[in-house]
Amino acid sequence: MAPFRFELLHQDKKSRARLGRIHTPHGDIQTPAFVAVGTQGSVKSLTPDELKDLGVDVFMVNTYHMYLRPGMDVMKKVGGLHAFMGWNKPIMTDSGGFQVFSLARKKYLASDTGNQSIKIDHPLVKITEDGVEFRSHWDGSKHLFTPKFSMELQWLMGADIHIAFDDCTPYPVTFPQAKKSMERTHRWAKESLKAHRHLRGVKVFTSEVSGNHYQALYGSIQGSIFEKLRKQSAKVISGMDFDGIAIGGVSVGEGKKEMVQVLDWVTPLLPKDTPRHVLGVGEIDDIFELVSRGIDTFDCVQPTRLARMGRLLVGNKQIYKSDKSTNRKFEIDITKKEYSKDTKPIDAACMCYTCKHFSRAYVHHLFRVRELLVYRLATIHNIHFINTLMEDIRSSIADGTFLELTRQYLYHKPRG
RNA sequence: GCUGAGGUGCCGGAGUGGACAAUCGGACUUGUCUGUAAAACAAGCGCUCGAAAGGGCUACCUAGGUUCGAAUCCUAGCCUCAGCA
Repeated sequence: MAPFRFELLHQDKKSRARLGRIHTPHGDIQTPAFVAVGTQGSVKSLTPDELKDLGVDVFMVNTYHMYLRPGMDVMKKVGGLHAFMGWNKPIMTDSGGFQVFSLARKKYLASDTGNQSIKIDHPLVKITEDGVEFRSHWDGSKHLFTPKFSMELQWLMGADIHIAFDDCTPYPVTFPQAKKSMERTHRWAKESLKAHRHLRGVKVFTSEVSGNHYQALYGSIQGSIFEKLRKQSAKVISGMDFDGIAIGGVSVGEGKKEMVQVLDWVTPLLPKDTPRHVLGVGEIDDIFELVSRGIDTFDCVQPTRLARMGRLLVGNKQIYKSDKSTNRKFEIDITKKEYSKDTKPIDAACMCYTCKHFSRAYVHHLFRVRELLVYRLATIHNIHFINTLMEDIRSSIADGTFLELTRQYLYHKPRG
């Protein structure tokens, strides 16, 4: 199979935006690309065929979640994620590092039996220098994740792109805390790399799992909102032998200005021939910020999660002034009463399945009565919307009109 | 017609002499969501004054009554449901 390779196709002259292609053993990823999120082995509500039709080249699965359920015995038996999910295109796996952050402050544990909640007194996560002790959100059992262990799990799942186990620094933090977290991430990066190489060398798992394809590893940059730390982290991670670079610890509560600032510090220090991923960012306006700073891929739950909450993406100029439902520029809240008799499609310019066949009134109705179909229709729309935007962005980079597209999108005044 | 049960906020349904503007659901309204414990979560939900703490008013079918005090007890009326005719 083809090895992992990043091909830089075109560098925008007016910005740092770049057009590229990531070659993986399971096919190419056209960049800049939105990476859908399929935490538990599915992009919620959609089939692999639907994802392909929507132009999804790659999506991200979470190691922590897959480790707890279905567990690695199943993974070994079925031969890895590609076979398990029926998806023969590229896959990314997240290391579980984010759960250090996201589970840390949660108080309640969903019980096995359904909708009851069990209150637990102990935190779900405990960080040590060696790794992270998780308590399963399913049954409270303890599990220790180390960089090495995360690498082994990811190797078993056989994704095309792995992420090094990192410590996603919370926000706000003090400088010393952020420094400590960053240093831990660097140490773990080294251990991740070492473990990953070892696994590649011995091919213990690849022989019985998903073939002998090359599995790439991205290192993760931390450093919170501190210039010194971010730059240091960028240099350290870039200096290691990773296949790609991920920027983590952003959009954790710091505000968009700070996030953009971080990217401005970091991206100029990154090697040009290496793909760059931003972990967990992807609101419409963010996308332009990322792309213009030379980010190649980014994953975000926002489009899929919002879809299930009734927030549908829409071109700025199509938002009614009367839609007071949200301050967000590119969303409408289809559950609002004002859409109950609206016979127009969600977005007049959208060519997705949902918009071609159904009115806002129908989608509104399905949300009100909680029909399962609506989660699919909404997710289809949002992913289509964002992937169409990514296509537009890629072609604008190709013909040198990226900045015009940005302006058109971000600064077009809403129709009154 | 007889017998029995009952009428509580938009709906369902607790409460059965003071701690009741009334438990709890649902609906509804608003808000939140960026490497997904998320088809989730949070707040509000009689009217009104207040930034808030808190206050005022009107309320548990209707009309009387008992009581310091009634959604809760008594009387009458109206209505609903179940069984029997």
